[in-house]
Amino acid sequence: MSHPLTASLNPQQRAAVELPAEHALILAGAGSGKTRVLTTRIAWLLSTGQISPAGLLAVTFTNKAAKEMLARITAMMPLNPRGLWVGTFHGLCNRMLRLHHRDAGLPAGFAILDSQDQLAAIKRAMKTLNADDERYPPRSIAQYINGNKEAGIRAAQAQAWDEYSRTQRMIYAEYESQCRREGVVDFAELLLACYELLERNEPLRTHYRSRFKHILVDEFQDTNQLQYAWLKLLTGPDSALFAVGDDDQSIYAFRGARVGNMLDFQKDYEVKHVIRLEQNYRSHGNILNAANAVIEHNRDRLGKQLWTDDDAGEPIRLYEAATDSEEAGFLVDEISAQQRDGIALDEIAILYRSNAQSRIIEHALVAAGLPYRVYGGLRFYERQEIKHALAYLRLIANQDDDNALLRVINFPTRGIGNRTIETLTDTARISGSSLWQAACSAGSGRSAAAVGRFVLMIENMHVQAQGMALPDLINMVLSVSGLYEFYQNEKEGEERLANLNELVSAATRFVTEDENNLVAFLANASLEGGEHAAEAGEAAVQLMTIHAAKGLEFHSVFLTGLEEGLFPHDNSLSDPKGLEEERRLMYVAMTRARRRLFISLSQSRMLHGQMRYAPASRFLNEVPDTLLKYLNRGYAPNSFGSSSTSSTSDWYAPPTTPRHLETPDHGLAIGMKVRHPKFGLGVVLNHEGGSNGNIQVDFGQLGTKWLAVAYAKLEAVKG
DNA sequence: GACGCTTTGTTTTTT
DNA sequence: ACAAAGCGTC
Repeated sequence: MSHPLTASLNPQQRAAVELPAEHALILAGAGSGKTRVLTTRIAWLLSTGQISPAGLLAVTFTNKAAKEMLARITAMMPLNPRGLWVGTFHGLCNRMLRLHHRDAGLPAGFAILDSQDQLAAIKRAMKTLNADDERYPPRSIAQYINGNKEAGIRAAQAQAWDEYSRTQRMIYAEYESQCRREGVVDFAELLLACYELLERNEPLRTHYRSRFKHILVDEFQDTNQLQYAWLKLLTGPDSALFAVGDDDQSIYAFRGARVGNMLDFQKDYEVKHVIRLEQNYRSHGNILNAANAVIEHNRDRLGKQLWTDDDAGEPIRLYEAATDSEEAGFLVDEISAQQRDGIALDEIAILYRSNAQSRIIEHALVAAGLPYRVYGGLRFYERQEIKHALAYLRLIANQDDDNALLRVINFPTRGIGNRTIETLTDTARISGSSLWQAACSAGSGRSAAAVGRFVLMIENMHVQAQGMALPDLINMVLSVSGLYEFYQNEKEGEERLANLNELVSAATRFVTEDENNLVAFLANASLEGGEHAAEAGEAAVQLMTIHAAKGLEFHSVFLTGLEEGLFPHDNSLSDPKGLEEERRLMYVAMTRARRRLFISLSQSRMLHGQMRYAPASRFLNEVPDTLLKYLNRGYAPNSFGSSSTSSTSDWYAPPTTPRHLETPDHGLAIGMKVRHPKFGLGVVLNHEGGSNGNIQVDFGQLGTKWLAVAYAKLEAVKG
């Protein structure tokens, strides 16, 4: 007899949901109902009375996933979501550290540094030490610090063998004490501080270990070393750790994710229950077979083979363009055709390997009047004007936050220049105090008067803020600081003003949903980046990197830029593990498509201001030819795969305009013989853009070249 | 202290 | 190509 919650699940899914309270690893392939299993398990545990809501801890990687999980659980049963320990690693650690800030040795209102803030803080620490920022680029120092923290290593324990590593360690130590002095923590610190709190404080650890009877982890393949260690610390002798993941979708190794945690977990806990979810409910057979064929080229796998009951569906369509703009043109034509077929635009996604590729696609979409939305890029809380506003708010909450003070002490400008700031920094350094304290005791003089006015302004804000509602407080800060005025007078300031008003709205929402608490609002801003501020609105084509597409699905997916050097990316090839990660990325990209998958590539591409020519991606060779339909022949013969025998059925008509077949205004048509002053005789293979555009010529022994028609001085040759 | 010019570095990114 | 950040001048 099956429980009503699990009645509609397949046998593997049901088995996973109804597992006894023991450690389990669920290997859940793409589109196999992973989130459903996780949330149903939670609902099942609660509804069968096996645990109370307080005994549950569920952790995910992103805020979006956490929200989705909460929404699904509360849809299945009435619960107060606030009492639940469901959230991201960072969110839960933040919560625990705030509850026990005294034990953790942190001030009650500790601020959270985002990556930008962290970099600025590192630069300051390096200045204090007079460290050479050319030999020690702040970015690499950030990597060093975060890498160490993720391995649980403090500056005092860091190994150093030579002068270089000793300096790195020294900077790390300085940064550590600077953060402690200012009462701020970075992202990695949230996890490490929480880990250390539990490790050091035995009563607290025992409390949580016996409290959380069931710990469930989503996207386990994305956890790093420290996150796994944190989970181990929280899992008591009577607790069950339920981990869901897919090693084939591990695409974040480059930032510390450790797929090896899945194997370690099996070993460390002698996991008896390993369940594979291999039935895919998302994609048509051809898409799935193609994705399987690609991922099989990876050696480092736990092993899993997705299958579907669905029919084969359409073949995967392949388009090879001569230029990136032609590729964009293909996307526009094809998407327009699908729109005419009645496919909703937000069910169509254009995916790319790197953000730089979006620009030219956006151009084409704008020109065609197709609405689109780009994901990624600059987030709401990362915008300059928002960071400025938040810095004032942080100063109200904690005057010792030097990062915040430096950001706004002279913005808008109020006569406090670098010289004055250096004096303040020196004073602070000598007395071991914060910049704020140094500013309060600034002597006399013209610049000191300006500093005095700044101190007075912040103190005023601080006094006024007491008992004020958050949105009013923010409005007050924006006026008193002069930020409103500054952006009103700025020529292109309208959007920034709108964003500042959006910040007030965000605070209004926050107050109704959560609480009227400045510190909580600031923590939320650091942790959430402000994705929710992204406007919904009309249906639009979805543009994003493949990384951003993980976890999503679309009716039609356009996978672009399948060229060597771009995808797989050059920088990943030096390391054999890098190529496998790129291949997993390819796997993730393909499995986003439910019904239609298009793959495109271009022979040439504008990159860093230079035209780059690249052969087709090796991944294309890994897709069985039988699953492919070539929309056009590659211009360069055998540029990839074995030459295809594409089907001649006419169920599909390529919608592209035959622009490369028309005789252009310069009179050099494809197939014509031409003479170049330097390269000699050649044959025109392709061209784009007419007289002001480019032309591709095969010069035989000298190779095939793209030339600017206007400068190449090509001469047509008879015969 | 503010402004404009040169230099530089551009995979992926959540928290 | 392009943006941000650093540098030198007024």
